[in-house]
Amino acid sequence: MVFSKSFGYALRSILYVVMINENQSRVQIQEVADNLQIPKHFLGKIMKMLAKEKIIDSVKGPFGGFSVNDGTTSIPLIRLMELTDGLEQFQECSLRLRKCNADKPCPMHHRIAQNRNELIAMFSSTTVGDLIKSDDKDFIYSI
Amino acid sequence: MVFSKSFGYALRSILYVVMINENQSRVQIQEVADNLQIPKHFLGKIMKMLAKEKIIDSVKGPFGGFSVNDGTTSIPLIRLMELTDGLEQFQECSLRLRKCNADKPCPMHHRIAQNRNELIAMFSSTTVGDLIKSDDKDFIYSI
DNA sequence: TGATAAAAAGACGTTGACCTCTTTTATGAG
DNA sequence: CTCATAAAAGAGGTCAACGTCTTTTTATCA
Repeated sequence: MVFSKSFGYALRSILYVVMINENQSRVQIQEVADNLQIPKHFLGKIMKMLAKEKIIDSVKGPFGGFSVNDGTTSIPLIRLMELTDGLEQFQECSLRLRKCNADKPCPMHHRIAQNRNELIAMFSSTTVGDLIKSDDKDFIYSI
Repeated sequence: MVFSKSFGYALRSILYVVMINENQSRVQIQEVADNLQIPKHFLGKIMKMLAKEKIIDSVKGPFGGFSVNDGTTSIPLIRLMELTDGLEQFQECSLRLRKCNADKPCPMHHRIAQNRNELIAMFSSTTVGDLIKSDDKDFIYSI
């Protein structure tokens, strides 16, 4: 129920790029790392991955950096989760019993299923853009 | 949403001891490890911890082993979770932002809170004994 | 009392998430 | 074209969860 650091870093950095891009065309890793207090080189890998997945754009060289694209704000959180943590955590048995399934469930199965489905639904219906609409945008800085 | 291996091992081994104790006074690590396909020495550490926490009893020496006590079946799952995974996962910000709280929440906070509380409630109200009442007790074997 | 059996204890090994550092590649300015 | 800059790439390090192995302690019984 606490997501990986990679997920948090990915989400916060995307939100940072979206917010900054309103007045500034490109954002560099150094700036994101400094302002969000994320390890620079580790963040580099995450943002590189986000760029490869077309969630943000990147340009190398002087005056380069990262920027949003047409799809950025409509990315659902579950897509980020898929890229960082994977979706297995929502599918596999919470006790890691391989033979557990809806037909032959472990006794935890039904006790967990609805809760899990609600979480999946929230992650599927919430987009990056939805979070930007939040009252207090400063949260991404609040390490 | 997938719990630690230690939690699953702990829960399944307790259930095994409870079930076996109906016809047999003591259960040895070797038997539990063999039947539940859990690494023996790792399981030893977990059961030792459960014994220290008075969740089960243990006796050394020939014909020794583990057995239930008066409290075993009424242990709530959240107590096991506390011992194996800790309860921090239910309390800290899902994005690991230290300054996030109900007053100054990150935008994930409210989206997660209810779901989390439901999980806590289930873990608090469900006991080891409740799981034994399950239709198919064989699940603990179904690795 | 000595042999034996089983848990307790603790040293050690493995792996993946997380993080750091250095080198390579691409790009815009002069 | 050359230089400076910033992302991309990749080698390597750290730590905690997970797992293995050996030794010690405790209990039983012949």
